[in-house]
Amino acid sequence: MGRGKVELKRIENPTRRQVTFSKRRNGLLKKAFELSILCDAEVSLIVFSPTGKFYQFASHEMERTIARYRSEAGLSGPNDHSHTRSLEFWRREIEELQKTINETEAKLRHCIGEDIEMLGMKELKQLERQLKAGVERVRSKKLRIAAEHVNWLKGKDD
Amino acid sequence: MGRGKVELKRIENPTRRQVTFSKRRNGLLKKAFELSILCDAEVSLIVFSPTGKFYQFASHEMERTIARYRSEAGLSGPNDHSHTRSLEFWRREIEELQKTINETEAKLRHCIGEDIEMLGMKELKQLERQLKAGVERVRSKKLRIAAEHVNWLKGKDD
DNA sequence: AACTATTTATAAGA
DNA sequence: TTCTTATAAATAGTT
Repeated sequence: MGRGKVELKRIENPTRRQVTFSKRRNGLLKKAFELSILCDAEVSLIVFSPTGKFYQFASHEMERTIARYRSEAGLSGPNDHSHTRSLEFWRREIEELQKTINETEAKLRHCIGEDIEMLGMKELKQLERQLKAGVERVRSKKLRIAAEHVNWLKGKDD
Repeated sequence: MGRGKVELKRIENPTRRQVTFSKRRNGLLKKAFELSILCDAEVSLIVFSPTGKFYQFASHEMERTIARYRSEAGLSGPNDHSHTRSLEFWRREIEELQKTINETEAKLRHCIGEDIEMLGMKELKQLERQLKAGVERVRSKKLRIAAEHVNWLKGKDD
């Protein structure tokens, strides 16, 4: 992405290396941030420059992500086990809830006819039936409200 | 970087979010790798997808980088304070998610005409409009599938 | 630090 | 998921 291609090996010229580090570090931090926002992901990034300077990005508490990493990687690490396990427990709870939300949101979009590409004829028929029933109920509720309004007007005249 | 600009906020459509996650995660891992090679940097990247899948890149031993991070950040490790705060954080997180679920489920029930007692005329009209649009889209999708099926039958006879 | 010519990344669509 | 393609973004080399 620039005036020339760059081969994937350590840049020997220290000045160029430093400049490239600075540019790419910013790019990487930005992309880590974007991924966490756009996709609702948990992202932690730690970078040390060759000269020892330190940069980081963490979408959530860094320690939380590290703990989660350890449990995934099957390491207990220098951590308190019960601590790690209770964090695990809550994390799973949250995943469950998030899953429920995603499923419910998908169904909701189907109701307004979005995201129905993957549905087969059977599901489409069922969906159409439900929606029509929904329209009917909404319509009759509207009529009821209108009727009540009319009655109220009549009463007012008496 | 694509057919359209994309605004920096959570992608609501789960399908699109998943696809974007998959692409950007690869991009991020690649860039982390490149930075570590080109600039001789120490880089650790941990990513969890919203569905809990785990990805990582570490130019050096992950634990080594984590230890270095801790000494930089002035933390010796997880202490009781951060522990308590993270539990607190998660409890709130769960409350938020539960609230979202309740709201979304309520909207979904409205779509099948349930639980609409509390809606006013204005909301009812809007709901009816949405549902009718949804029915229309579902209907046209059904027609498209049927047409494809017919074409397939024709092709079969050739 | 800015500026661009190019290369990359990627959003949308198939 | 994978491929393609039009566009947006990142960035290498330059000033």
